[in-house]
Amino acid sequence: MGRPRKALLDRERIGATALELVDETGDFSVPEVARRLGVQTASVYHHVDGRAGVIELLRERVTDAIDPGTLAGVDWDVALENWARSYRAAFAAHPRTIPMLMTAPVRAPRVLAQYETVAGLLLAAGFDPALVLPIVTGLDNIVLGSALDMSAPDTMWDVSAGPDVPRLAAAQAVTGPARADRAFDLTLTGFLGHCRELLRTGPAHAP
Amino acid sequence: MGRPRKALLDRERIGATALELVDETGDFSVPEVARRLGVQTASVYHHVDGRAGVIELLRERVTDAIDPGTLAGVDWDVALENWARSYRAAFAAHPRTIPMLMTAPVRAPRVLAQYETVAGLLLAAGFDPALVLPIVTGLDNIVLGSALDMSAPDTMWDVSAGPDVPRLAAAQAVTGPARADRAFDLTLTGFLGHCRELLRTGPAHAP
DNA sequence: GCCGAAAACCGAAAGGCTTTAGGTTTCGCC
DNA sequence: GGCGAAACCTAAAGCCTTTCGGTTTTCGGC
Repeated sequence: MGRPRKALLDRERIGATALELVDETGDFSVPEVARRLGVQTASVYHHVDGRAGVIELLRERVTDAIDPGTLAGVDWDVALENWARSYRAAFAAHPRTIPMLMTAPVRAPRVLAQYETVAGLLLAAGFDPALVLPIVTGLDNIVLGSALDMSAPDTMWDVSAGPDVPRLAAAQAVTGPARADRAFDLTLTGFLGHCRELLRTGPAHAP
Repeated sequence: MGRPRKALLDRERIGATALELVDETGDFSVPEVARRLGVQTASVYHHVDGRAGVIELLRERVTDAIDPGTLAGVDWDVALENWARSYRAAFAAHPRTIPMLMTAPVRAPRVLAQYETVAGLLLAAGFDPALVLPIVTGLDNIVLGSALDMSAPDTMWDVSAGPDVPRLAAAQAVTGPARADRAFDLTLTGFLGHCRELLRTGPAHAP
C-alpha cells in the first residue's frame, strides 16, 4: 500500500464508471464505483467532493453532448427547435441520470453559455425582454418533462392494475413506440408556433 | 412494551408525517417518520411496505388534490386546460415530492380514471386514436416539467457562478416572480392551440 | 543529490438508513 | 376463558456516506 507508481484514479474515470453504473442499474454508490475501479472506497474521496461531486461529473458528461452549434447561423425559431432536440437527445442517451440531475440548478458553464446565446437570440428577434425568461423556462420545461418521460417506465400508465380504463388501454394499443417522440414533437411545435405568434402580435399590442 | 391499548400508528398518520418531512426538508426516512411519531423504526414497517410504500402514500396525498371535476361538462380543450392547471397546482403544493413521484408509473386508480376520461374526451372530439396517447403524454410532460421547475431552486440558472452571461442575467432581472407561471401558460396555450389546429386540418389530410 | 511537502492510496471506524427476525403484550372473536 | 392475529419493541445484519490517520511515492526547490 501507499501511493502507487502510476495513479489508479482520476475524475475522468470516476465519472465514466459512475455513468456506466447509472446506465446499467439506475443508480450508483461510491463503494460501487470504487469496486469497479479496483480501489478502496476512501480513495475516491481524494478526487471528488463526495457523492454530490460524482453527480456533477455525471452532469458534465451528459450535458457535453448538447450541440451548441445548433444555435448558430439560423433563424431564432429554427435554432431553438434544433437546440431543444439536441438537448433532449443528450438526456435521452442517459435517461436514468435525469432524476439525479434535475433538482440542482444549472451551473455548468458550457450549458449556461448556451442559455445565454438563446437569450440573445430571443432579444435580437424582438421579443419583449420580460418574455425572454418565460420562453427559456418553457422550452426547458418541455425538454426536461419529455426527458423525464423517457426515463420513466415504458408503460407510464399501468393499465393492468387498476379500475377499468378501456379507452386508455385502447389508445395504448394503437400507439407505436414513438409515443414519447411524437409527444415531444407536438409540444415543441405548439410552443414555437405560439412564440412566433407572440412575436407577430405582441409588439402591436404595445402603445 | 407490547401492543399498546390504543394504536399509535396508522397509514394516515405515517403519510401525513412523511409529507410534512418532505415539505420541510426535501426528503424523509423511515426512522425520521418514526421519531416524529414517537415510535420505533420497526413499527412503521408493520403498517407500510417499506420506504417505497411510504412514497405511495405521498403519491396518494398529493394526487388527491387534483380536481376531476375540471373534466366534466365543457369542451375538450377547456377541460384539458383546467385539468392541467389543477394537476400542476396539486404538485405545486408539494413541489419537493416531485422527484420522488416521477420515476414510478402511475397506478393510483383515481388518477388513472382521470386519464381515462381525458382519453375519452379526445376520442369524442374526433382525434385520431393514434394521436390520443401522444397528446396525453405531451400534456403530462408539460405539467410535470413545469412542476419540476417549481421544485427547483428559485434561480434555476446560477448566473453568479459561471462565465459572463449578461443577457441571461438581464432577463432574470426584468422577470417577475411569476416566471414559472408565465412559462406554463405559454407552453400550455401553445400546446392546446396546436392540438386544435390538428383537429381542424388533420382529418382533411386523410385520404 | 537531498529533503520537505504534497499527492495518492489504504485501513478503520463512526453514524445513518433499510429491512428482517423474533419477542411481548393486547385485542377481538369463538 | 382461550387462541390467533395485531401492534409494538429490541436487536441485528448489511449497506452507504464520510472522515481520520497512516504509508508510500512523487515532485519541486535548494
